[in-house]
Amino acid sequence: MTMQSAIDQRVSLAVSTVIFALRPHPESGLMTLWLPLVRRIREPYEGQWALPGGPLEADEDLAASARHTLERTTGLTPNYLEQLYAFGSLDRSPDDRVVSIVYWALVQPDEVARAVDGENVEWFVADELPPLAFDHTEIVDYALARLRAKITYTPIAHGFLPREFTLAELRAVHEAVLRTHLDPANFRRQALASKTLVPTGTCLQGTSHRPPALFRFEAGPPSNAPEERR
Amino acid sequence: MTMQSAIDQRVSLAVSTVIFALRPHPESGLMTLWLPLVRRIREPYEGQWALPGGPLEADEDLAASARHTLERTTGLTPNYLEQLYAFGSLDRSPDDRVVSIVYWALVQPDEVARAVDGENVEWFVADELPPLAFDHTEIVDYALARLRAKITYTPIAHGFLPREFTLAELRAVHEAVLRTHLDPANFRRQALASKTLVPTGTCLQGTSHRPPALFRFEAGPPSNAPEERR
DNA sequence: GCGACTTAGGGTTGACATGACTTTAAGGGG
DNA sequence: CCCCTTAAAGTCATGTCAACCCTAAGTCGC
Repeated sequence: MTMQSAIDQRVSLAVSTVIFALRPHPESGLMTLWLPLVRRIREPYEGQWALPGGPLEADEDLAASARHTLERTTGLTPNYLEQLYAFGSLDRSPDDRVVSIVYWALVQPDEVARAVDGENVEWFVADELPPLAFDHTEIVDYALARLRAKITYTPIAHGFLPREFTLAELRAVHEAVLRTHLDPANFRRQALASKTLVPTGTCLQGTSHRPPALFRFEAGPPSNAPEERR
Repeated sequence: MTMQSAIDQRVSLAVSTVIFALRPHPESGLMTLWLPLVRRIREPYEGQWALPGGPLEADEDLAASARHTLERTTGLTPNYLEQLYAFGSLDRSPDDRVVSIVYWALVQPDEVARAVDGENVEWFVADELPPLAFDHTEIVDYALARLRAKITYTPIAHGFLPREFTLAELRAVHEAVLRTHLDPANFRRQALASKTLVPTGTCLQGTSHRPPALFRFEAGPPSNAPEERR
């Protein structure tokens, strides 16, 4: 009945984040989903790869804690951040009892370019991850499912893109995330029908073809809900 | 970088649940959404209504904790339980820092019949709630939005129904939750198209009209994800 | 300047889902 | 036997969406 501290019973509370970014695959050249992992520097799972995360500080919001830890461990500033799920199984950490509130984030390409691989940070292709510490593999799978589901009915793709972009770039994001081919004409139609795109003039480029139009995302009405879901 | 205890910094972890049930409105007789609230017996917000909840015990799963607290405070056993969101704003509790992992649940009518209003438990119409303690009004609003969204694309309505039911009863659940009128014929079509309903013979009743067929929900393939969302 | 090439962007068609509505089936009561 | 009520099936117009084709607008090579 009491709302008192669970803390006396040795339950610790952590905030972790699954970070997604898009960049070309070094071999195939195809746009691919990548995510950064950090190497654990202590037991348990010392030396293994894991999601960036850390304990929730008493003076931090949940989202603020996610942002803070991200900045500290990977140097990245997310362009989109949303709570994913709270994981609290009894056996997810061998010794302690840890409840992790997990966020997922999208970062723009230029952010990725700045954040080079450090000694304890490395980028991996989302579908070819090494074995991860704790239940982090399951968490990443869940985050991937959420990302793939959500990109089909909300305009989160802008989280991967700079402020201005062409429809071909936007489509490339969808194709990379969903690993499918999308019809350019149909994609254009439904992208424009969503009323969240604003034309920003045409792209003045030097390649040998018709220059595409540029767009920006128009922020819809601000949502008061914690995060919009469906 | 450490996954160590946030507990030393006085962050307590609670698990609360928004419980939904369906029963006829005493005046209009219409099927309505109700939810039970518990009266707070200590500061802060002493005497005010709040969601049932309690601290997370070290030996309990998150969902198990929700179930446990539900049983203890309201005597209810939910027919459906899903994690809603983790609320962790700094100002949601006046004194302490509390992070609440909130679940939402559906209970069957017979369960509601058993759980009478106690001294500290009372049922309210979901759209006419009294002022609630903490940020619980916001939480209920969010849970309501999730319920209304999810009932349109998943067969959670069975959480409100006994094992066997008629299509008219199923439709009544949807109409009560969404507060709309649904065309019986069209509703039947898309309910049967979803392939989750199994006919169980016809209802042998004594009312003066054609007896309706009975159905059961067929459990689809088990989902490995924490909880299916979209 | 002219045709070839490449990508942008618009139009058409057919399959399928949805909403409004009509018709038939099955029971009970006067 | 007629009438009433609800279940359940059928009809039809409309809208949506994927697949496909076609034209527009640039650059490059000659």
